Amino acid sequence: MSTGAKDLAALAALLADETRAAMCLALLDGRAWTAGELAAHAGVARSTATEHLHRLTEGGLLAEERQGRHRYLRLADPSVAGLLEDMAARLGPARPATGLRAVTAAAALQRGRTCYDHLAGRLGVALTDAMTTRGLLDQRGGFAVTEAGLAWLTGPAGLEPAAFERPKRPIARACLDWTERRPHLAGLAGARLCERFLALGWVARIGSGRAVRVTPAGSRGLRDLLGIEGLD
Amino acid sequence: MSTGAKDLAALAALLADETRAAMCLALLDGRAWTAGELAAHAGVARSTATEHLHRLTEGGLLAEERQGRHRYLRLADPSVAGLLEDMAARLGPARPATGLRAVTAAAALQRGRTCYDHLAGRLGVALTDAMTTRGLLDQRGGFAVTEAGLAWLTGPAGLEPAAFERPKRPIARACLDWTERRPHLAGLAGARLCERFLALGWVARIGSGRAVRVTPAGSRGLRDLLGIEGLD
DNA sequence: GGGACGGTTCGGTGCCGGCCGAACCGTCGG
DNA sequence: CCGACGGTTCGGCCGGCACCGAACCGTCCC
Repeated sequence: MSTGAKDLAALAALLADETRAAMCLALLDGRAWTAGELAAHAGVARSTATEHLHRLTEGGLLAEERQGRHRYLRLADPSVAGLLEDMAARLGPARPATGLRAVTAAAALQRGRTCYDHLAGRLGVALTDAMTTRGLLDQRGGFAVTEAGLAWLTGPAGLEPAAFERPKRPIARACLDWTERRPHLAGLAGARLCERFLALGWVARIGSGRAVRVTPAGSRGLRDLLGIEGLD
Repeated sequence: MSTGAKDLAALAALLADETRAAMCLALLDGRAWTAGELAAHAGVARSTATEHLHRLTEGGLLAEERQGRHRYLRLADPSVAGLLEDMAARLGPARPATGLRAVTAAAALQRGRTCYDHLAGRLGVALTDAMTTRGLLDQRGGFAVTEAGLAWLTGPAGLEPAAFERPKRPIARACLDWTERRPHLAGLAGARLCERFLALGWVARIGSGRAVRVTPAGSRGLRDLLGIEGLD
């Protein structure tokens, strides 16, 4: 038996429990949660959550940050988010929501949301499409930012050129959008654009979840920058 | 708790057992194994292997093909191979081999091997590098076959143009090479090239494992086609 | 037909791990 | 200093599952 099998099994075992899986999926919104929030979200006692969170951090999937009596947890690494997305993409779309509150929330998520550190939903797909039709992104043989795209990111889009010089993670990566059933832009470029749009106030979080909306300023900005219309 | 958590946990649970993990990793060589071979490889009784293999096929990770009294198993889908590769890439390289037989085998694997359906090891990386320096593959912002690369694949490389017209899987994908610690070409293009080189006799399997060697004909062919030297 | 062989089914066993509640520790705020 | 609160540790319970051997079923070949 190959030595790697034990390690692979150990990694998979971290996600093989419904409670831990729910915690990781919750953290896919890209923010840090407290241990208690994760316990409530997963529906288990705080003591149980503590054990799970220890296992996940020791396994390298989560990183913790202690502040006073709080313990904040987030995904350790963008690659963890990528792994979770890849696995979730195999599962097919979740069953449709029922109930007014759930439907409203689902509609908001479908319009726009964060997917770990980049934009998803109709907003994310529209961004991806606009970049593709303008020749900034090439989807024909993979998922790559073009020469023109790189110039655009560091020019009109206003991102730091330094960030793209010796990237530690792929600049462009396809992430399957589970509401739109099509890939959207992830990777370094997707993360920086999301960050930038939030900083500019073009996109704002709705409440405390992962849903986002396009602000009036964002509506103008996205139209001027990429010709994207009708997302607000 | 999100509905998706249960599904994600179920998927992960399939790989969360050392025996099943070993079976899946063995099948990463891209060929079909019999149930008995997998049982022996994993070191469990045949009855135990039967149960595991049932779970893996029902979970959609494996596909079976019955021939007479044999039951052949292979990975269900290239996307399963991709998932396994991504997970394996998180584990870091395996510990170095010890013992003469193991070291010889490891050296052969490092020179060249199949990684599911494409080439890996020094051979796979050399292929990837040669394509990149010739402008056929663009690694700057993702991992994509260029316009020139597509023409090359369907021209000098002798692949069917039809295969690349409405691809069901990414044409180019980066797969982290666990001996070379660098990405090599996977995806549709990687698979077709591997297939082609095996058919031409440029590359041949060593024994029954996943190790491959470059034949004298392959040495000439790869030099003429891509300027690759010194792999035999 | 009969033996060899690959694969499956079925009980039975033992262990691992997920869960909880209660007690406890450290931080924060009055 | 004390109560409230977030988080942790510990003991104990319970279910699930990985494993095996023995019996059984089909296929292949002599």
